[in-house]
Amino acid sequence: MAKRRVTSYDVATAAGVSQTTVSFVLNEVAEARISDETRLRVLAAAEELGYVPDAAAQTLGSGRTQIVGVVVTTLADPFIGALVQAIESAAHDQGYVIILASSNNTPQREIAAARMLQSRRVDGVIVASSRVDAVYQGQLQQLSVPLVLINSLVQHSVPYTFSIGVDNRHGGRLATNHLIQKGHRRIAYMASPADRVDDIDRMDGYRDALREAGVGFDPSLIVRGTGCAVGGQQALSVLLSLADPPSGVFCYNDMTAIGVIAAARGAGLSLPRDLAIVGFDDIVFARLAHPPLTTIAQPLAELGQSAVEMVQRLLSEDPDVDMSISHTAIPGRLIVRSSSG
Amino acid sequence: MAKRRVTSYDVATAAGVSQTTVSFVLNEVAEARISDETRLRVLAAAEELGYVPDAAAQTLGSGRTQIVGVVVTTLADPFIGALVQAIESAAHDQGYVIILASSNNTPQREIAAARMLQSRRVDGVIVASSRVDAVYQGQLQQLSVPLVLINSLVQHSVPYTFSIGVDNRHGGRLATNHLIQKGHRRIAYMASPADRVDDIDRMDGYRDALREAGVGFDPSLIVRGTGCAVGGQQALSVLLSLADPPSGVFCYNDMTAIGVIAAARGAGLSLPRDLAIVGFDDIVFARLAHPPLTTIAQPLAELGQSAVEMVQRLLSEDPDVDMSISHTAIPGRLIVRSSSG
DNA sequence: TTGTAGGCGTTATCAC
DNA sequence: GTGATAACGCCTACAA
Repeated sequence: MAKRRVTSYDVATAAGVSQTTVSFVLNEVAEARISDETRLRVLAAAEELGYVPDAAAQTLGSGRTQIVGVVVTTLADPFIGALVQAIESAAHDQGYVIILASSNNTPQREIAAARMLQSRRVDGVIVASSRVDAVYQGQLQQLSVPLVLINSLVQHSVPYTFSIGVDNRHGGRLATNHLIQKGHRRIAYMASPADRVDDIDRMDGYRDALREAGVGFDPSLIVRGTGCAVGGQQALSVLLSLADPPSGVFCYNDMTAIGVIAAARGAGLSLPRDLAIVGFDDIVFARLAHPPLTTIAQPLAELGQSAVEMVQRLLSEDPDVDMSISHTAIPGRLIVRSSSG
Repeated sequence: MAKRRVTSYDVATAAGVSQTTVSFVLNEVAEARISDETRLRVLAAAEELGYVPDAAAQTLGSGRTQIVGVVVTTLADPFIGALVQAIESAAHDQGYVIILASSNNTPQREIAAARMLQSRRVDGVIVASSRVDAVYQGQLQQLSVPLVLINSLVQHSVPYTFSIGVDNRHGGRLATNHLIQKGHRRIAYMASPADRVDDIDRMDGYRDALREAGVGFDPSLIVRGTGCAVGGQQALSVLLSLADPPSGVFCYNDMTAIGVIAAARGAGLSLPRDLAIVGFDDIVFARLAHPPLTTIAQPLAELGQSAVEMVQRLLSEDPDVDMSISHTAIPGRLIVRSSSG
């Protein structure tokens, strides 16, 4: 067990060169024009000895960790799982490794996470799909490393903080438009628990679509869920008790929509005849719901990739990075399935 | 931006002590009996300066990283997401941080992951729910760090490799027994794609239950899915085309079962009257399926916690660790919902 | 109870 | 083209 690690010195000795040269070769330092012959000798020695560089030592020497911290509420949420998968994939392609921290939305864990990330000297932080209040954002910013928020609120534009997200307003319009084109006029919006920006944007898109179609906006058709299935179930009963209930409902997210589907069935409604339903996210189970759920698919791969790229761009001192562009919105795609008619 | 980091030296200076003392205080080294007065002074200085230790430097000095690598196939799988969440939570409680690597079951990514983990000098590796073939296992073992497999096959018992998993055979029995008690006699088992050990164990449990109930085993009632929904859909058609089709089916996992549910509905079956269905895992959507899916819940929290504890125990040179116990099985729980009658 | 000093394995800056 | 050599920030005998 106690076999000593192979160091770059061992490689140097084996190759008959200095440790410095080994470092140059392995890092492909352009300035040091190492001869092909030496290079090959070093590479062969490294290979033979099974040399693997020590990341901690590299960090201490270079100041870079090649780590990005990813903060989420909980991976138990299937959408977040898919998003993190996309981030991990993009990070890997760029030579980064991800450290995961789940906050469960508790201040205590958030503080621990911020401190941990600081201690680890991560090169950047990506916060995925969380509520990020002013306090927490401040904490994260004190890390003074690039901070990229995905689908989260940026309280105010500040240096080194960027946000990326699906175009919520556009998505809300797509969804609502679809219902309108299916002939619906009484269309409800089932919101998320608190006043999240993404929620507000989706509702704005909903209102845009109504307006463009000349459909009047009825505040009683806005109800609030909890962002998960039970919330949808409860909120549906509110809608059904209305004097003039809606024939279609656009839900903040798929989990909510799936709750609505379950509750609607429980209430004896026939779907989509009695109620057309559209969700948001396109989680795995949207397709498997009964009826399969029409929804707005989030561009996961693009979100992950852009987030990682953003971190890198912020990391480079490159002056042509336009620090004034603080938010990027990527359009989602309408996926029509049978829940909407 | 270029404000120099606060180091333990800065703290030492501010507190009027040596750097060593700072280290002793912050690490609560018992041997060095630091006076309360000094300790408080150091802590105050650290607090005031906002000192956060550099993990890389700590690693270089101590040889410990406090990192465990977690290797999964893909987080896009909701079950794996939930499992990783449990691992992260347990790891956090023990002062560990998680580095995530997804392999997508491609050899290329697996190799990259192994190398990355070695470079990062992780204190341990947890492989979650993956196929781990002999080659890959060998690679992971070369890291010569504690390796714990969750719900994965251990090819052969070797030092520093342990495996933890739900008790698949027991689960298979629970599930099948339940169907038997519901009055079913023609019970099918819908297996996973390849011959995974967990799959085999679940089927063994299925056969145990049949035998105990005096129900004959009919090989034609064993069909193979793909581990995901489409596989269940396809495999169901095989069962339905049988001369004497089953009245109940126990599926390798929930995703498969959900596929079966969808397909059964497509085929015009009334559930659970025409077909009783039981899954395995208890993923989020088991409860939301229509009808809600009876299943075997995996003890996620226990699995995660045990895995982390196992890593720690392997890490400690503690001689009373019984290295001969190479596998731990934790029983799952039968969750009865309406898909089974 | 506290301090001194060497070492951990790199990177990076100069010389040669 | 290649090699010394000084950081990097902490840990840990060993001294005092």
